[in-house]
Amino acid sequence: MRKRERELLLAAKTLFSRRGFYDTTVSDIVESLGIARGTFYQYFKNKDDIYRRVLEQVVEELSSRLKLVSPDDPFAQLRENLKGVLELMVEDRDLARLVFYHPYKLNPRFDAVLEEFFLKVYALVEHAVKTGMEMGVVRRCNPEIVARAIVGAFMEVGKLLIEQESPDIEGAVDELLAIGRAGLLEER
Amino acid sequence: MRKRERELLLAAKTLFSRRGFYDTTVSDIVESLGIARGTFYQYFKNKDDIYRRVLEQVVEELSSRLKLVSPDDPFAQLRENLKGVLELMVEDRDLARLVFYHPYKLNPRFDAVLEEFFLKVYALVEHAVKTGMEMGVVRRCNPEIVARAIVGAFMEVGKLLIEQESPDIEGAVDELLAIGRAGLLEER
Amino acid sequence: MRKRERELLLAAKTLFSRRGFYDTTVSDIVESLGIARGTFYQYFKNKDDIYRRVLEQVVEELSSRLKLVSPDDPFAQLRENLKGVLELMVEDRDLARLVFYHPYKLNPRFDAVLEEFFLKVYALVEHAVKTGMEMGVVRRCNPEIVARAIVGAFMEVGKLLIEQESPDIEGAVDELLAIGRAGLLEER
Amino acid sequence: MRKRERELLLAAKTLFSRRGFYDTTVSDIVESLGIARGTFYQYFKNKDDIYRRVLEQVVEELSSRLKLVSPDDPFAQLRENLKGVLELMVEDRDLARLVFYHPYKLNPRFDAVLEEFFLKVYALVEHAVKTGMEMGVVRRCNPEIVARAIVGAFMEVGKLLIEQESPDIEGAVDELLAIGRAGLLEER
DNA sequence: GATGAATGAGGGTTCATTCAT
DNA sequence: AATGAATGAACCCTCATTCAT
Repeated sequence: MRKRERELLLAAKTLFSRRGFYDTTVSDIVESLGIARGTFYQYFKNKDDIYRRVLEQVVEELSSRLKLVSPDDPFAQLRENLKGVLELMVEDRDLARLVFYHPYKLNPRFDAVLEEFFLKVYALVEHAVKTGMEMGVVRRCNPEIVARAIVGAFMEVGKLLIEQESPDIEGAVDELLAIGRAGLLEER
Repeated sequence: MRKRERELLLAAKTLFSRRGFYDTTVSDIVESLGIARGTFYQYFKNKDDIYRRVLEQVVEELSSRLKLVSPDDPFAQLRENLKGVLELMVEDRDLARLVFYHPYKLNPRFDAVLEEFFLKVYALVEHAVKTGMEMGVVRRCNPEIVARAIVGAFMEVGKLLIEQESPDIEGAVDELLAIGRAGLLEER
Repeated sequence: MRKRERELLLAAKTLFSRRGFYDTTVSDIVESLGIARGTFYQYFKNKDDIYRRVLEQVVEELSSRLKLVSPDDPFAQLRENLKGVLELMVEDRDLARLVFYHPYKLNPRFDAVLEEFFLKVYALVEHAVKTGMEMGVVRRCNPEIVARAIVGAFMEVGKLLIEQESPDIEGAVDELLAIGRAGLLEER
Repeated sequence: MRKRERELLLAAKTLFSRRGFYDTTVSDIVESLGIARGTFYQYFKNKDDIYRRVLEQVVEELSSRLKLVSPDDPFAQLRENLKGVLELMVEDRDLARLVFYHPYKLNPRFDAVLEEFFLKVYALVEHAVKTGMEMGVVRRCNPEIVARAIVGAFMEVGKLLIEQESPDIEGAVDELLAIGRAGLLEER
């Protein structure tokens, strides 16, 4: 990937993340780099193309932080996973905003990339829950619902953190894990 | 509100919910009603206006289903709240899709409406958690994080349910409450 | 067909006929009428569309001047046909130029209309020649070749006439018929 | 003329002949040779330039096949001329297509080359007809009209032949000459 | 000679909005 | 209230051409 291509992808990520797809024009992107409009089309087929490429890159970065939880010390590893992803998001808030606020499902044109990713995440978590049940670690439950609940809780906390100046990632992760461990009620 | 106005709002809700704001044109809306484009502007200042009105209506409907949890039987009432909102969403999936997939934060132009609503919901849940802590029912925790986690879990489960043919709302609500009650681990 | 549509078709015919498809812009067309560019798209799907419509109109006008030669007095009727078409072309030289100089076969996108027309004309003439042979009026020959030769001779003479100030259509027709009647050699 | 220049001219002839001037891009031409876009401009001033050069080359090849009809055996020589040109066209159909379908007169920018050629051909034929009349071989007629008719008949037959798999050039030439000799009517 | 990244003028098209009827 | 023709700003994209290497 050439330098210009990287620059364009980065500029596009920032703009798309802040204004969305439709309120970002190709001119906005090239102007932010001080280059000519035509140059854009040397590297990307069209505006849809670069948006898809940005989302792909986002998914790739996220995936690289996700490691399969091995059975040795599942909780420690889960903790690392959550922490890793949240750290990435807090470091790169543009990326996080795209994941959280991309108008997923509203425009079939771009859904493929993120949809695939989310489905993978759902499946991953669901599989972990099922395995836990089989091992007798996780109580009996509806794994599909529970998986969604876990991902949802995680994502919403992520949204909170990226809005904060100096977010306490460790604290947030611990809080999420604590809910999973023992729920919210006072022990009797 | 006149009949035409209601018709336009309804048509717009359906279309915005399925194609998003930018892929829905004013022509699409009026054509779906078989009326002239000019008529649209008799009832709405512009396209932004009707979108905001649609979101406002959505928020209103949702709010009408949300009741403050009273201290009598908090769990029963929480249950009713969750059930009520999920039922509304499953009945009116266009509404649900707007809440879930509206490109919130990506386009500052329309954020006000939903942002206000979500902040209200976060505050509501946070307040409930705090009250629970004070009453000794809820264990010590970070209420802000926990509130976000609850809302996130709820929303993601909502997304799942509206994709299903005949969703089991009761089951989903119970599952969510069970997590809150006891977490996910097998009791030792 | 509404007034505007007719105006646009006429303006387009003139411009296409003088500059060709690619050197005529949509702006040229609307500016020649003093209307806005957007108006164009109220009446035509796109630039291709209006060009096709212009060609269709041309073909229709030409066809309306072509009458089947009846066996009564074939020569008189043939004469009338030739004269009629040449008169139309001389009256409407824009039309004639489109028929003669349209880049037929070079751009498959617009060929359909004129190709169909030319094939019809070739077939018509070929059929006439065959009938003449069967009736013993026309000498034995290759009707396909002869039909092409006739059409070609006619068209090239047409090109000549539309370049002249006050063309002698009758004379030209007579000349063409004379060749068909007796060839070019001095009688021995 | 350098090798590259010849290659470019040949590639351009093929492409222009099949897609026309505007649907052939400079990129198409250089890509068909696997060379860089910049190289093109080392040999040709611009796109117009190469098109003109292609047409010039076409005209040159055609002219080389045209010999003045000498008075010895005018018919034999006319026959050879017709045959020679048709053979060239059937051998090099790209060349023929450019001559036949070039949007002559629709775009004044490139008219000069072909116009000059056609005028020369018309003049040549017209002169031959006049000479024939003076010699008492050709009957009295309007030489201008007749010249056009001859060229037109010839060209249209040429169009037919280049569309056929294995065209019968001799037969076509004989048919054309027969018309000139005796017209189309059955001898009484 | 050859390259190919960069340019930017120019054209086609969409669509929200206006306004006279 | 309703209409729908007209508008024109805005945007995407193509492609011939240049130029530093």
